[in-house]
Amino acid sequence: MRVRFAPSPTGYLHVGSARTALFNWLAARHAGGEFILRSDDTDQARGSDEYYRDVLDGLRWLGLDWDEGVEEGGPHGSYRQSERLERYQEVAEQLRDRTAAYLCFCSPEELDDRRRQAQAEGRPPGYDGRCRTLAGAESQARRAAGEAAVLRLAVPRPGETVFDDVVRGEVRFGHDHVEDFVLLRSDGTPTYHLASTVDDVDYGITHVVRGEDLLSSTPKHILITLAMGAEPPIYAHLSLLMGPDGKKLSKRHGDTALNAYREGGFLPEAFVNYVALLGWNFGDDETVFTRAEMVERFDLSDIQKNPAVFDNEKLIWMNGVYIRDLGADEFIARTLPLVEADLGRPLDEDERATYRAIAPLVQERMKLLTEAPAQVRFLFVEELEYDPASWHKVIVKPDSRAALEAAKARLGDLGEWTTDAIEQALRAMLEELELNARKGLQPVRVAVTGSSVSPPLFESLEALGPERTLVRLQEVLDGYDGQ
RNA sequence: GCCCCCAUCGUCCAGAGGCCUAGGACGCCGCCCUUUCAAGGCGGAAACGGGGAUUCGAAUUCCCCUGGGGGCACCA
Repeated sequence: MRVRFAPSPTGYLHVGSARTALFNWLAARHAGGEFILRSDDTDQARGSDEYYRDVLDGLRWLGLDWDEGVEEGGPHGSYRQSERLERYQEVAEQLRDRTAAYLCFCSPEELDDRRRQAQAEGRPPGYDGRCRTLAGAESQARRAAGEAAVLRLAVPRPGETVFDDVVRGEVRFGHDHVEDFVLLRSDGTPTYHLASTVDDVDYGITHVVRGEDLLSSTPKHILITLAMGAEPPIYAHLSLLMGPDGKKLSKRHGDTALNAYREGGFLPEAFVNYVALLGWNFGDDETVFTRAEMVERFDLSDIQKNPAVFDNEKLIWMNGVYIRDLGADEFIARTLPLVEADLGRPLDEDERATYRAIAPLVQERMKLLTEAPAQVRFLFVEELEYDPASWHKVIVKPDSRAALEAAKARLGDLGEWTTDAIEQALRAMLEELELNARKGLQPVRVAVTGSSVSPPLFESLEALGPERTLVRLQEVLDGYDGQ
């Protein structure tokens, strides 16, 4: 099996394309075949190097390695269509020689008029084949005279193209609805249909796995393949991804660029796992599984036909699962840079030790890597910023001042600064004041961490150390008098 | 306008004639655990779009309707 992912660098890699790439990759890995990456950049004007890099970065981030193609090389040359123009022209010439294609001199304006008219009359809007009957000699003469022309495929008429789609079953298109489409533009450059098909043939692609938006173009590709004297590949058309409103996933649903997910604190493993579930299932009732398990079970023929809505909530949940599953060192390696970026400075040795100690506790209560900084910020800043809502909810309450005073007294007398000792001291404080944990401990939490949401209190205090803990308690106590 | 595709809880999937009083996951709602937030445990609400047909029997087959999606370029 040889499959390919062939993005055109006209935009950032988005989640829909990422899913197509994943399914191609899974199919190849499952079958022990090759996954090929090609750049469909025939449209020079719209492509850009930035987008091209983004695609490669995205695939690498997801761990979808390719065996052949762009940057990787292989037996077929460049794998960038912009560098294969002569080959497409060569094929085009051959097709014309065999009268499988013909020159068309109709102007864009004429074409437009006729299309409109056809539509108004309820006929298929495709090209009417006017230039198809031009004698070869006349054709040549007009071209020699410098008249602009495109090359069109002579679609067999009457006729019909039937193929067996792996996910959709038998699909048929009557040629009444397949126009004599353009292969070569008047400037001699190939259209997508030509370039893509020639590459698929040249590269020996056996399975074309792509989005459903190309389903109705498939007859064109099959016709070109046949005209080249080659055997068409097997096709598998994936249903499209939808937004929450059931419409095709697009920018108006928020950021659909893959790199937004990377920057948003998602783990590639989680993303891959989640996306694999859109239109496919593991069997059993499992929803979380490893990449190896996925590869082992994946089968194109198990893919579902109906479109799937991309559900951020479930992705976020799954990301939490994967975060909790990370080894301690791995978790630290992935979050430390975020913490440092948040602070705007690197952590020193002691601070790193502190982070290492608290990290397992924050790991349990995160769904996105990007949540880490906020959870540990109180450990590394001099000036604590208090969350206003927490302040009003907790510090302003009647019993809070007494609790803070007592807590400060007890903690100030503490011999050893350990989680256990801190817990004992504070529990004794609760007993003394006859306060429940909520009333007595929350003020301490807010005073010391700045928020009513934090890692576990006693561990947090231990990590923060006695000096800063006492200072913060005192600062809040001072504040009461100021009010 | 024309062609094509699709249709099970709000969402993602399971279900390939009787195993379905339709199963799992996310989310949601309760309860438990608990110093907060999470995590975890237990429980709950929640779906076969409608109508015909075939059959002893249909979520599963067929037809129509409706709804949704995709495509119809010298874009990819």
